[in-house]
Amino acid sequence: MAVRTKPETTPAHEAQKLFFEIGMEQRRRVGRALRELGVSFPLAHALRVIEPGRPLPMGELADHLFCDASNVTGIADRLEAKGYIERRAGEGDRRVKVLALTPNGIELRRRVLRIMAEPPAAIAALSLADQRALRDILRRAVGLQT
Amino acid sequence: MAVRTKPETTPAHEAQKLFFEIGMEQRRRVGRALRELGVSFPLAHALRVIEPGRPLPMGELADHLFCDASNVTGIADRLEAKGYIERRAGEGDRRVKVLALTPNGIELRRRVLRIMAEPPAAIAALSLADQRALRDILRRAVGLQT
DNA sequence: GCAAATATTTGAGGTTGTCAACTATCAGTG
DNA sequence: CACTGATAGTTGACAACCTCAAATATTTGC
Repeated sequence: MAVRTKPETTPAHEAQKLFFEIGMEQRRRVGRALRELGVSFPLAHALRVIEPGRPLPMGELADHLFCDASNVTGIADRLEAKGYIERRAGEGDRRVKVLALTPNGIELRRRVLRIMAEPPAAIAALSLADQRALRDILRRAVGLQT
Repeated sequence: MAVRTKPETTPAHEAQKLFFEIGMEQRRRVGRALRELGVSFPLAHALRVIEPGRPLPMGELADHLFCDASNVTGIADRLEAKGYIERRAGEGDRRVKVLALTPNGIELRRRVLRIMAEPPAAIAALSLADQRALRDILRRAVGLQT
């Protein structure tokens, strides 16, 4: 017999499937574009979080990246080696080191943001009405989860 | 002067921003759930591609994963070591090895699919009308790109 | 002044990924 | 059939990424 509990197929589940598919394609596109810039996902993500003129303590970067502090050491090493950031002494607390974008880092960050802001082809090809409807629905979605 | 070309802010661009945010959250959720199952993203992705009763040549797995063949060797090694797949000789061509799910692998795959099919909280919390509208728009989106 | 907490680093170890070189097999041609 | 060239998978070298545990330096509270 075995009634075989149906694996939940609300519209949200179906949307998730499509969402996932589009996300994978986007991920590949961004990956290719980042590789041309010579940065990986983790480095790009770090650059995204460090704002120009707003040096960020390494611990806070770890929070944003949801990773261990020791991992940030390596990421900062690589970004520093490439000349995109500088380690500076944190003010007040001499334990903390803050990461500050160099001019090159600011420039690269701008390009990274532009790449990641670009919508997937599938979305960009939608009618303007659909784009607007999509935007509004997603706004409501993220609005809900505080 | 420098007119400063505005960074393109169509509704699609704004949607992408929200899309990205939801995607990151989803990624974290799935990551946590997979870790509880003892598999990583790449292993889970491989399991997803290998269908029960349909052994897959390693080369085809490499195609699906968009990675080097030598990488698939390692992934297959780990899946095999954990007892989720078996390497079998391909029929006809003795060069190819096909990867077949074991019973444990089939069971784990089912759980993995269930985890990844689960929509993000933000989407699940939408009204049914919004969920349907979202689904329909995304259907049109993926339909457009061949 | 001293113990406990905090920020970062270091080292060990595992996974993921690429590339180049190697082995085994296949397929086509003379 | 023998030879050449392509193909499937593996191996080894190397780098990035990630976690954990231990170490160092500094701060904070008592």
